[in-house]
Amino acid sequence: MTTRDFRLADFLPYRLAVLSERISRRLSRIYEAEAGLSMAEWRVMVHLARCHAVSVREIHGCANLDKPRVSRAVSRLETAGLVEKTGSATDQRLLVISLSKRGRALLDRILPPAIAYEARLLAALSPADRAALDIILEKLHRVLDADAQARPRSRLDIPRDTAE
Amino acid sequence: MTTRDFRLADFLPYRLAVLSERISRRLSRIYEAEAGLSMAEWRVMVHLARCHAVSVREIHGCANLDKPRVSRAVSRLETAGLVEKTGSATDQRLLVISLSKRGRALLDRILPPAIAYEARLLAALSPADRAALDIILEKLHRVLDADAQARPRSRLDIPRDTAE
DNA sequence: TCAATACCGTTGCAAGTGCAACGAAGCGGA
DNA sequence: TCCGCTTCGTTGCACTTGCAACGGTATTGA
Repeated sequence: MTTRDFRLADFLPYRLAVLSERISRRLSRIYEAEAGLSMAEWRVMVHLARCHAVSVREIHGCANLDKPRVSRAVSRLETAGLVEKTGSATDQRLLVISLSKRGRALLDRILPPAIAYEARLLAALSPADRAALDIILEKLHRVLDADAQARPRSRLDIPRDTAE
Repeated sequence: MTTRDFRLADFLPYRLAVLSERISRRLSRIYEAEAGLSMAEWRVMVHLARCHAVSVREIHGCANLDKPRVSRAVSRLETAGLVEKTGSATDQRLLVISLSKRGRALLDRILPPAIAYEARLLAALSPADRAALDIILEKLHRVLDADAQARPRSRLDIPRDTAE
């Protein structure tokens, strides 16, 4: 493989980036056009739906967003009345963030179509494909896990039921 | 699946985005720290290595970069002496962009480690995994291809040897 | 020939990003 | 108790992005 006949379209990092971006953009039409949410805000809300009252740090560590992004996303969401910020009683440094009633109502509206779109993608794959994909993504992550120069994986992104 | 037990970490678009970004960031250490290239500049140069003298429009259509990004990337690369811009003789609107001697030399230096890193990723996959991945990525792309609300796929990203 | 139209690359601008640095708050050892 | 060290969330800042609009050039059709 010389420099001259290297094909960008065959390069795995590029291929993943292109597909991922294409999917993300399509998906963002659901939560952006419908609810005015950015991807960061979307991730924060979705995370909050499950992990009810958490700190900025927690979201940062779980949703693959850096601290400033979480902080700003939470601020915007608070301004929009979708999220509530409370100081922790036990540790004054901590912030306790949770969905407001309106926030949950909004999520109840936009999460189903997002899940439906994922289902549409998954429907194109056979059960064997889906199983293979899980394994492949995990194997690629492991390469990065073993690479000190790569960014560490978020805690929640590590499958719990898989051998270390 | 209710709103309350939806897990972000299981959501395919999120999973692809996380893995893709992790890989892209790791890879960018190679061309960024080593040569000061952004991802856009990297893609432009790599595309030029194969498609020697092309227009901005061409790169835009092939490397998944919007026109302004290509335009600015090319300008920076030209300033850095890595790329040459010439007006087309037949159509004065067109720009003919090609790697300079220095540009090619730089690419000859940074492409091999990038390819080596891809190889490192691929080495974690069995031949069957790799074949499955090709099929899976293509199937997912097809869903988007059939979706008018999704962004169309770049020409070069469509495999040539696959049935329509 | 000459408008009307389409296309090319660039630029403006508002918004988003990533990184580092900051002040505030807890923690720990002397 | 008090001083250094860590952690929390925020902010500043320089830079990148994405979109739309622009001027310049070709093309089309009457």
